[in-house]
Amino acid sequence: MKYQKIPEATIRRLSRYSRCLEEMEEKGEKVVSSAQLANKCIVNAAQVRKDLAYFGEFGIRGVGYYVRDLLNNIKKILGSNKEWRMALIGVGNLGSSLLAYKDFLKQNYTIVAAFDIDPPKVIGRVSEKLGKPVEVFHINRIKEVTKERKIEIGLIATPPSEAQSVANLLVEAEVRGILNFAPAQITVPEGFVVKDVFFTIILDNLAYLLSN
Amino acid sequence: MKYQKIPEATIRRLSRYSRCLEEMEEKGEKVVSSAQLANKCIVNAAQVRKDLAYFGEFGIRGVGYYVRDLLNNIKKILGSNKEWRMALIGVGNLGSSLLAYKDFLKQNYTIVAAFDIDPPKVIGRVSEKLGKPVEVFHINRIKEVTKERKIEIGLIATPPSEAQSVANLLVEAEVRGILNFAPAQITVPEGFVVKDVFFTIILDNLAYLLSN
DNA sequence: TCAATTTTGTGACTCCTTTCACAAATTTTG
DNA sequence: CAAAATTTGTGAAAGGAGTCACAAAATTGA
Repeated sequence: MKYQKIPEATIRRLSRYSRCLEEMEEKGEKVVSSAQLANKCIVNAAQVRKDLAYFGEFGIRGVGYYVRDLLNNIKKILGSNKEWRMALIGVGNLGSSLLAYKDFLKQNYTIVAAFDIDPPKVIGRVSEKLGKPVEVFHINRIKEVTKERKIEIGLIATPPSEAQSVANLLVEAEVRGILNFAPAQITVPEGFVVKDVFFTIILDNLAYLLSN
Repeated sequence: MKYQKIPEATIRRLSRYSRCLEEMEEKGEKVVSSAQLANKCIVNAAQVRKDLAYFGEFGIRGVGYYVRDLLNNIKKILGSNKEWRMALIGVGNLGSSLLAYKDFLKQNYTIVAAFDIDPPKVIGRVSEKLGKPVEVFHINRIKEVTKERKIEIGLIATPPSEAQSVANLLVEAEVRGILNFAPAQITVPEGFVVKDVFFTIILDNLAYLLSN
């Protein structure tokens, strides 16, 4: 295993493999071949092996991969073997739904604080919907609270016009990872990471495929 | 302009160009060069020209592109110059938030019906949050209602265990486009299109980048 | 024990995407 | 009006990513 730049597509596939392996583990399957895993994830078997080869040798020739073992290794590679503490900024329509979207909570990604320009109004609305409400702070407390609660990822769910200034606040608070749901291009300094979730881009993509 | 397979990345970029051009049009800018547009979208200028070249010649040498003109052309290419009527299936946490997520409504993508296994409970909850509530039907009326309301895209926001059977219903109802928010692999016949929105894959991606 | 079988890990090849570089077309300037 | 400047469109080159094919390693079975 020599150093190489790892394709982003490989990382996305590892995430899929991870999910499939979890299912397999639940079903009590002990061993899996690259062909079986590939089949389940709808990719090429050589692709699975190549993806893994970027990070080491995890299989046994003639046998395959031990499910639990491979899963642990992939989680270690992805960094998904730890709890990630997240902050939500913007508790409007989209924001409050992210709070309510329990799929996050099952995983190792947890929203441990939320911020808004108008927190009191929002607390009521949120706690109404949730068993275990997330505390909503005024936006001007971001730096203080993210430090205190060891927050590493920020979810931007504000209107697009506010996205960049919220990103700036997160940068100032040294929150290095940003997941941006606001349909706006935001920029951050070296060392910070932004991933966008733009529903409209995906819908446009679907529209294109349906029109052709 | 001869026929070629068009990269999916090109389509995604066209969607970004479209957004940028809309902003420019709002600002009253009439003409834009590939370099300016590229700069705004953080891509290479040659990339912009190559992407457009798949579909024709839209610029004027020595001048650039007319903003409105290019925007219209891109929308025509993407199929985003028409209204797309969508159905939401699964009005739980995620689903009701998609209903509330106004960004859809501003655009040419509209949710015109929703479905659930337990519609009455859900209607109350949704209308509470919305000015203009979307009618929620029992899931067994999908075929009838999608036909009646000319629905072309289905949003799956059910628990993962139900995703495939909902997809099957949509296929049966000849809803050719599916946007799948449920973290489950679904398969559809030739001629149908599925796009996945898996938050956990994106988060895993972020986690990886933050860990390395 | 050893041949047959299975399955990984990986070099080589193919295919696809991006970037470069420049001719062609248009506008601007003197 | 002609030379300089601008900017597109595109063939060619470079750079990645995915697939193939096979040697190497392990297991199974006779």
